[in-house]
Amino acid sequence: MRRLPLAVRRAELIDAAVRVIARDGLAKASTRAIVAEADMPLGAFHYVFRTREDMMRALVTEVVDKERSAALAAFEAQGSDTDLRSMLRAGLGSYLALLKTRPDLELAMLEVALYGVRHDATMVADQWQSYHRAAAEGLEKAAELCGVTWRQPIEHVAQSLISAFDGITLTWIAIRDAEAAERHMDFLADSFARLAS
Amino acid sequence: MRRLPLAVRRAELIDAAVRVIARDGLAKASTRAIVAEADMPLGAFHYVFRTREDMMRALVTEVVDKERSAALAAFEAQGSDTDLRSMLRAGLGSYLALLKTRPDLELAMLEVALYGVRHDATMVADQWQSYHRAAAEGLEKAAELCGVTWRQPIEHVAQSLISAFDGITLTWIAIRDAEAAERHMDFLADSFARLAS
DNA sequence: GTCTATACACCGATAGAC
DNA sequence: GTCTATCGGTGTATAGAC
Repeated sequence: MRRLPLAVRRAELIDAAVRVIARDGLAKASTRAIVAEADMPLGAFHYVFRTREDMMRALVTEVVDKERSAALAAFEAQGSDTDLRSMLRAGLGSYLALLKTRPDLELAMLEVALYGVRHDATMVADQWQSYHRAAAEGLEKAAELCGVTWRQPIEHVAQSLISAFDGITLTWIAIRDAEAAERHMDFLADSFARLAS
Repeated sequence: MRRLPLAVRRAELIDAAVRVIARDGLAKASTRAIVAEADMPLGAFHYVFRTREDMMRALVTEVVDKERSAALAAFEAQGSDTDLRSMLRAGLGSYLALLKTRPDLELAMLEVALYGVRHDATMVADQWQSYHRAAAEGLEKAAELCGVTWRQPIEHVAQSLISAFDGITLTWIAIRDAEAAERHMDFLADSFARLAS
């Protein structure tokens, strides 16, 4: 009836799936709930994806990656005329802003990531590796702008930064204490800035 | 037939539920799977718990708390004749040892915590607050043993420490990179030690 | 008090009408 | 190509036998 290209249907279904997971949780994201959200008949699902697991796999690689990249993009360098500590702090702050506006989405991403660990641990590990690369690029650019250099291999700093992001995310989802998060980010900005000279 | 006290059955069911979740994931932890693991008939489940959600609620408060307390206990002060940095590093290291030996269990705890956020966010927030208190006690004892004092309110340091733990946990579950984890803990021990004088 | 049998909703997936 | 109707299986929960 609607005659949409397969790629469009696919994107709409993944989009609908993310909305359902964010609103109701991964456990409630049945194929029926997803097609209802996308306003499609049930048959359309298995016309696009062979199985539900196929869709979840696509969702993990495409959406979780996009989401985290957006977070790291927010982290990336803005104005140049500041010191490294302030720049790091601003990046962390804009990530917290993202957490505040869409906590449901971050919770969804976390549920999906844990699903990925259960079903294809390698896929999730690769995903995190790509965060490391993105973080390393951001850290390099920040150091350039501030005219400093990292005293440790930038990959190692990037790994610690991702772990710090992971902590901020999980802690925020658990207790949503804005003041504690701000203080913790002050601490992190100080600590990371000390790794450069 | 077996005539066990209700409390014993209850404990056995929760224990079986944790094993199932650790082994197969929260999504597979149906009432049937749990009673099979506990070697009980299905009826026993609803004799002890009114609904599955009732059991999950009990599991969140009792088990997740116990698990995290064990982690923080591992963190707590051991030998006295060292500096604060080494003591913090040792504590973090013993938590990583716990992650290494039972990654399935930590993944299970994380799944359960996210379930809790979806179904009773207050309960999870209270849980994290109790971690904060436990962490604060550990930090106080560590500072005493080293003859130093924290330059910031110990509650704030504890909040950051828990967030660091959260990050270590999530990162480990995602990529299980032991070397990166060790390096990150070196960085954390340095950074936290700087908060005392 | 304990367990079996079963009710009933919903799941993923597909066959077959159009 | 698209959608409806339905299958087989599993979920939670309970009624009723013992």
